[in-house]
Amino acid sequence: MDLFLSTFENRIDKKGRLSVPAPFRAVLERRRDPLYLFKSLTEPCLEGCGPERIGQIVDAIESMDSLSAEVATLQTMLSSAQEMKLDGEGRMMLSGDFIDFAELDDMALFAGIGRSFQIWLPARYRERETAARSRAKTDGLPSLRLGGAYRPPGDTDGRS
Amino acid sequence: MDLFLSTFENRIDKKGRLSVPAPFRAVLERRRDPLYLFKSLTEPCLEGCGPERIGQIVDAIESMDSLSAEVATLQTMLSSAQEMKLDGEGRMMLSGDFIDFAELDDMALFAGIGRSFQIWLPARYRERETAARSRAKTDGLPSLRLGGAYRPPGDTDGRS
DNA sequence: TGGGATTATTTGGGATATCATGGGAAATAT
DNA sequence: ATATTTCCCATGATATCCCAAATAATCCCA
Repeated sequence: MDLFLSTFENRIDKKGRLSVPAPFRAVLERRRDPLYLFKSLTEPCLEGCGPERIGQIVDAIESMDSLSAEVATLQTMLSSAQEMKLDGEGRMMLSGDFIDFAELDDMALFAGIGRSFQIWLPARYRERETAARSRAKTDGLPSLRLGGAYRPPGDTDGRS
Repeated sequence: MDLFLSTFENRIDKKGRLSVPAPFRAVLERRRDPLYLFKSLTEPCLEGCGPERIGQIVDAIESMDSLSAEVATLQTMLSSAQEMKLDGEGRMMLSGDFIDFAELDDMALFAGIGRSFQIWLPARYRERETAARSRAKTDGLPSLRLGGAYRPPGDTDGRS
C-alpha cells in the first residue's frame, strides 16, 4: 500500500502552475490514477486524492435521502472537486477559486496524510503544526486512543 | 468513471444562449449522450443529466403504484424535462420557463454533482454552499460508512 | 568519507490550441 | 412580413504543449 507522506513546498509560478511533488505523482502513476483536488469542508486548505474517494462520495449520495443536509454537504464537496490534468513536467494549474479558498500566494505546501494529501499556505500550515504539537503535550495524544489503530499484541504502550 | 464535477459560471447572452462547460460536454460526447434538463423537485435550480437517469425515473414510475403521490411527483420531473440541442459551439438555449423557474438573469452557475449537474443563479448557489460549509464545521462531516472504509480526506483518525 | 559528476526534479517562457462569447446572415416559424 | 432560431465565423482570454534553464538529489569512485 503506497501512501502520500511527508511535506513538500513548491512555487506557484505567475501562470498559476504548481508542480505536484514527484513522490506523490509516483503514487498516482503506479495506480494509473488521475488526481482530484477539492476544497476542504472544514479548513482553509485543498485536499488531493485519487478517484476511489470521489466514487465513494458519489455512491453515498445516491444511497441517501436526497433531501438530507448530509447530501447537500457531500454535493458541496463534489461541486468543488476538479480532475487535475498535469502537464509534461507534472504541474497542475490551480484555478483562482482554489487559490482564493486556500489563500495561497506564491508558495504551496503539500502535506501527505496517508490516503490523501493537503495543500496549504506554508505559514498557515506551520502555525497549525505547532499548535497541534503543543496541544499534544498538554492534552496527551488523543489520536492514539481512537479505535482501530493496530498495535502489536501485548503492546499496551503504558496505557490501560 | 467520468463524472460531472466542479463549478463553472457562464454568461447567458442577449440571445438567450448559454455555453455548457466543455468538461461537461466531454462527458456526454464520450458516451454519445444527449443532454436533458429538467426542473428540480426540491430546489430552485435546473438539473442536467444524460438519458440513463431519465430512464431510471421512468423505470421507477413503472414499478410503483400508479395512483401514489410519489408517482405524480416523478411524473412532474419527466414532464418538465427537455432534450437540449447544442449549437456548434456547445451552447444551448434556455426556455423562458427554465429561466423563470431557476430565477436566472445574465449568469448561470453549473455545479457538478457526480452523475448529474445543477444550474443555479450564482448568488443563490453561493448562499447554499456557505450554509453547507458552516454546517459541516459545527455538525461535523457526514460519516460515510458505505462499502466500509471511507473517511473524509484529512481525517487521519490518528493512523498514518 | 568527501566531492565532483550524473541524473532527477522543479521552474520559466514562448508558441499553439481550446474555449467562452459576440455578432451577422441564413433558415424557420408565426 | 416579422420575430425567433440556427448556422457560421471572428476575437480575446486562458489553458496546454514543448523545449530549455536552474536547482536539488543521487551516485560513484578516489
